[in-house]
Amino acid sequence: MAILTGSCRFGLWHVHVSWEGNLVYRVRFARQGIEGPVPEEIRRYCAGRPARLADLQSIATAGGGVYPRIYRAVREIPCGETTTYGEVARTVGTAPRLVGLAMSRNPTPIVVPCHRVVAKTGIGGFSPDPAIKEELLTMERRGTVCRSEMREVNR
DNA sequence: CCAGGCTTGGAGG
DNA sequence: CCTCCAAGCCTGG
Repeated sequence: MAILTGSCRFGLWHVHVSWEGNLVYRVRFARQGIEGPVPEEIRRYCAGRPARLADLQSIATAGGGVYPRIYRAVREIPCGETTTYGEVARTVGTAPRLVGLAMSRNPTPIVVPCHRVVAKTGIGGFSPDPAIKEELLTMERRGTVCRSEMREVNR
């Protein structure tokens, strides 16, 4: 079984994904698209449709090092909400700048939702373009993608 | 060893 | 309010 590579659209950007089954190796934003498949949940997410990103795994969360622990903490942030670098640092027991560094090196954005980590006094950084971060947050706040966070609407 | 990064809180103007 | 600055902490070179 080989690692698959493909891209899908998110606004003006193309989201490139390397993956196999439910394990995601790499996600990056680029100007150009490429041929190939993208995991169902990421396609749905990028299209603004209900998606369960929790069904996917990232290579970044494996292990007991500080980075994996930071990435796991970031995955806990609910869709549509945000936290600060400082808060993540406190829960993991490290320093805010290290959280920033970990976010800048996040190999799998979206799966590890680093866009939900903002600075205390602003949006914080995001590469290749902070505008993507804003768009992701705006989309999530619209509520259409956050299926896993929806409350039951019974009776 | 040493600098750096998607920060932060405090000092000073 | 705004600018400046050092603490703090892993990782990669």
